[in-house]
Amino acid sequence: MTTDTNWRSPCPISTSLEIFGDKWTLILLRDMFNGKTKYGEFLQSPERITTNILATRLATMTRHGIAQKQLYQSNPKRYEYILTDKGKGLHPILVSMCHWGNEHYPDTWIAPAHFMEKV
Amino acid sequence: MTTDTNWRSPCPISTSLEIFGDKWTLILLRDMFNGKTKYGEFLQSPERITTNILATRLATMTRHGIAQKQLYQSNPKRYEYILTDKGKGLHPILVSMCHWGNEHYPDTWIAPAHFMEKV
DNA sequence: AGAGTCACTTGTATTTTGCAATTCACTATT
DNA sequence: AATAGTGAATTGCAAAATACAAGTGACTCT
Repeated sequence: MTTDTNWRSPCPISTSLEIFGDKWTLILLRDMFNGKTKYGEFLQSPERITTNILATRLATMTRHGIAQKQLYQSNPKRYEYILTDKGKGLHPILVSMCHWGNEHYPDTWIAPAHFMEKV
Repeated sequence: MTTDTNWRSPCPISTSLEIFGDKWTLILLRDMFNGKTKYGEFLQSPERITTNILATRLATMTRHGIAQKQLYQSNPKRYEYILTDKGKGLHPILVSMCHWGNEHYPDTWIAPAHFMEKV
């Protein structure tokens, strides 16, 4: 993980946005909270991330220390991406987003309880 | 407010991201929570949003119903942008982001109590 | 050897964001 | 009346991010 220090400002909201303020990072976080860990699994999600974006997002998330690349099979070598504690710390943000989304966009899915209540 | 219905997916997180998942909307939200309402005031923030982006973001936020354009002076006509209830509902997300940012990026500002505790 | 699988990488088009300069509607001053 | 000033944008173009389609590399299995 490289520690950027050229933030737009020292505001924690602004700094946070520089880490995960794009269209995909929080979607991948959601998938990881739901147990997905592998490249191929992330590709299956309904938002249909493309392969190049997925690769760069996973690399950036790893660099920022919110996910970690880990060997889970050695023949052939295969890696999975798992949440770090720093990444898990983003859970309350996802939960708040679910609440807000469900409240203002009634056709959105209700997330399963195990997701909303995860520590 | 036009109601888009072509979301990437019915996931509330994904839908939320399509409303405020960019580099500026939540920054403007923060400023509004801190009492800023006018074009010129938003331009003063340390992240230095540019005039064209500011204009389009304010228009989009208005279209999505998270802010409202309101006449506050008639000669000459001047408008201010104020949060709607829907916009105010995003406050918990900003608070969570502050907590996470402060925890993982120690040089970030601690937000004033009136911000963190706002209903 | 050949086909298959998983995890990418590459090339190019499209979209979004950023930067600088300019415009518009109006007021205040000369 | 002409000029300058102010707040709120709009316009034109460059740069960066994202999207789409195809291809590659490392390995396994038949």
